[in-house]
Amino acid sequence: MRLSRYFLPVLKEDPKEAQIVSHRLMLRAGMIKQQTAGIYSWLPLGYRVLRRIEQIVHEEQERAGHVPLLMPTLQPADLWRESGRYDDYGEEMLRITDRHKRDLLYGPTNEEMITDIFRSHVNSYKDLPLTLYHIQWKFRDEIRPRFGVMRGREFLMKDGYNFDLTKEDALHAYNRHLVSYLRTYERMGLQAIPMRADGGPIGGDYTHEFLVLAETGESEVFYDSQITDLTFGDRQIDYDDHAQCQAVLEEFTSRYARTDETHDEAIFADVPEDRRRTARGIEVGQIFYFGTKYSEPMGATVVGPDGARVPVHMGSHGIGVSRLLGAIIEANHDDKGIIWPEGVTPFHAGIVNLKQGDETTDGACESIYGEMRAAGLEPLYDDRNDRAGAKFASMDLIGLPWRITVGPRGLAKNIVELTNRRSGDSIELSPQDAVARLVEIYRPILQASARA
RNA sequence: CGGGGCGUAGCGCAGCUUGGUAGCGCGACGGUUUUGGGUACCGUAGGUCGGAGGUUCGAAUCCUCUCGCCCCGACCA
Repeated sequence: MRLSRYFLPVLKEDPKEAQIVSHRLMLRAGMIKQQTAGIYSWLPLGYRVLRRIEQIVHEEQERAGHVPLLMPTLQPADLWRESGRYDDYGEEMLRITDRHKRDLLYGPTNEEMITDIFRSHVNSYKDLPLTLYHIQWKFRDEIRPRFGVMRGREFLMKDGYNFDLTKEDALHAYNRHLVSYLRTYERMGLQAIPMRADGGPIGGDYTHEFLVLAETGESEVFYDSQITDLTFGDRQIDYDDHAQCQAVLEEFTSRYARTDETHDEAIFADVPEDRRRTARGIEVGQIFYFGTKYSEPMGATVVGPDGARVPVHMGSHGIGVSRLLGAIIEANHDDKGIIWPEGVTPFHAGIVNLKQGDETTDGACESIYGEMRAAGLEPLYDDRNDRAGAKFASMDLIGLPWRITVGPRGLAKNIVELTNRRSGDSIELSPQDAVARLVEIYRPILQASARA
């Protein structure tokens, strides 16, 4: 993308309404525009990151054998009357009446609807196990939306639902989700710690929340410092293997890690003192097993091997896709701006032309741009007729992990600069080597997508 | 919903106390400058002062009502 043809409305000054760093940076980097309290337009740069995150979630879901579909944002009230939640959900549910005076609602979640789909089409245990998911906009009429996309009223969420014949199978689905979530967050450059959580209105005895540690997090968390040493890494998992998934769950949940909702000082006290940590965290996902809570009242049953019809065991699993943008920025920024992890960056590298209009420099930038694209990378070429300082400042603000700086002085020696946004370190190398270097850097990222 | 605060040009703000018909910085646009970390200079455009009503010869300024936004709290992916 050439910046002169893009739409990147960066702000030089901080919008006064934005108090936390991710919100401020998203506004300044021209990623979002607020339309009303808790509701945002996604401008091109923000939309790119949103799509990358969505893509990673899809890839990891499908890798785990889960099946994508898409349910609507508006739902009929009757489905919710069946489960009893139409009355239970309260003010947070946005209710709408159409021209025929029928009651509708803007879906805050989809347990009822997915259960309806399931019961309409699945009748036999032979069709199980089944996990369906979608990534769709949700609406929850928060009392007080805040922190930009971290607590919006309209937000993009991946929500998935598993259907199993037995509790044991459903708990395997639970474990499988835990594993796939660990992979998902790691690909985004995040460490999200599974913590024992509270069921809340969705209910259920088995539930973990995934939290990203950040000073601005809304939850207080307590954990054993050993847990932050764990990484999922590149290990290969057979998602159908109950024992393998169970082992991962045990590995990642055996140490103390709880939010303030479930925190227990007595148990926490058993953790060696030098490993006890108190911090704040941002919730970026949650998994539940809730048995037959919805299948029973809504009649989602299958005929089992013995010929008897039984309600299915279910669980649900969510990832706050739009919230992740905020969480990633909270965890990856400095005083100059955002620092995107390579897995989610909107562009792989920026090209800064220090002397726009100079024939040699323009030509060198164009060929680097072309070579990167030919290699499957997406560069953002700052070809505006601006001062170098302005270009650097913009690049730092929008946070591309790598920058190639091209100027006449360097080109005279066949040199460009390749700069790492996070460390600030620069190396000098030929234009061809700079591109080759970037191809190497991004190889594992692109391969992770390709393998899925 | 309780408490606090704010709405004046695209963004950040001043002006309001003590009414006299709107200003600064940045940005935008047109030039000059040809630039290695938000350059300098010249010029231009842009505002029903959130909205409605009232007081007054006259309201951004005073009064009443209203809408919106932000922050703290209870609640939540």
